[in-house]
Amino acid sequence: MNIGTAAIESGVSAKMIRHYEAIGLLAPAARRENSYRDYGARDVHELRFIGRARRLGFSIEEIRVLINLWRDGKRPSREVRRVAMAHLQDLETRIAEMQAMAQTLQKLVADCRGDSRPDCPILDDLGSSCCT
Amino acid sequence: MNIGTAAIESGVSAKMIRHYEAIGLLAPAARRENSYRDYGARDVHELRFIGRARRLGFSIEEIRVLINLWRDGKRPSREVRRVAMAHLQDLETRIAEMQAMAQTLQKLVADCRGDSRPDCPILDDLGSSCCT
DNA sequence: CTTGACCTTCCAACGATGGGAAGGTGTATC
DNA sequence: GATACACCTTCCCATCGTTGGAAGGTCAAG
Repeated sequence: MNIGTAAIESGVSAKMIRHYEAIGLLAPAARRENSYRDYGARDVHELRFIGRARRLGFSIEEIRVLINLWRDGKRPSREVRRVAMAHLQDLETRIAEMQAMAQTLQKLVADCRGDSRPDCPILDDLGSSCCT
Repeated sequence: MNIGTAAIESGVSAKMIRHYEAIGLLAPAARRENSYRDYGARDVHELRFIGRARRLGFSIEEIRVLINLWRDGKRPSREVRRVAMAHLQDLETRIAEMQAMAQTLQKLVADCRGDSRPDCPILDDLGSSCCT
């Protein structure tokens, strides 16, 4: 299977497949006589793994850990759980921060008449000399 | 006022102040005979504006728009409101996506015993051949 | 044989920030 | 005055994940 087909099958772009290989996340693909990369079902499965993990917001380094645990059929599930929980915690912190931002913005937008007059609480607040 | 002092006063690092100048977000600062940049209260105020907007998650390009509106005392508040609302919408979309991720992860973590046995629903799910 | 779709490698960019080198300047202390 | 140290200047590089493109090789259909 060529890289393009593998990309379609796995949902990971050809560009990224090469990139993942370059940074050592994937083992170098087998090559044909063309020097074209050659992929099989196993590779596609692994790519799909990476794709799903990326879509869940795992970083490349987190995936590097996960994929090694995945390849090792005997790993204790404790470790996998630890990685997932750490990522979950990260995620929840970031969500809370973004919610705080959104709340502030909502308040500002609600206070702004949004008409043709120049008075605008949004800019007043952004420009306020107050802390942080 | 030197750039370092302006950085402390505004909460924007000296590195970033130079960067904002380089990309044209800020007008080139006045220079002394030293060729040191020289800042006044107005500049600090503007920097504080940028800092607050960054902390609210506005992108540089959004800030470029906002700061022009801010400098223009006669701008209609409608435009400011539009920028803020667009950003708010973005933010809320991203929050929803991250919440979906977190929910999926929570389910996976809850299903995983996290003991020394290799069975792990998290990896099973990541590796599953199912869609997307 | 030509055309177009694919593959290869390499280089650069994004957005926002930080690190650091190499060199000039300001000020305080000995 | 000399020395030390803190600050300033410009410049380049790294991050992280991804995308774009150039320049060139290969394959298959018309």
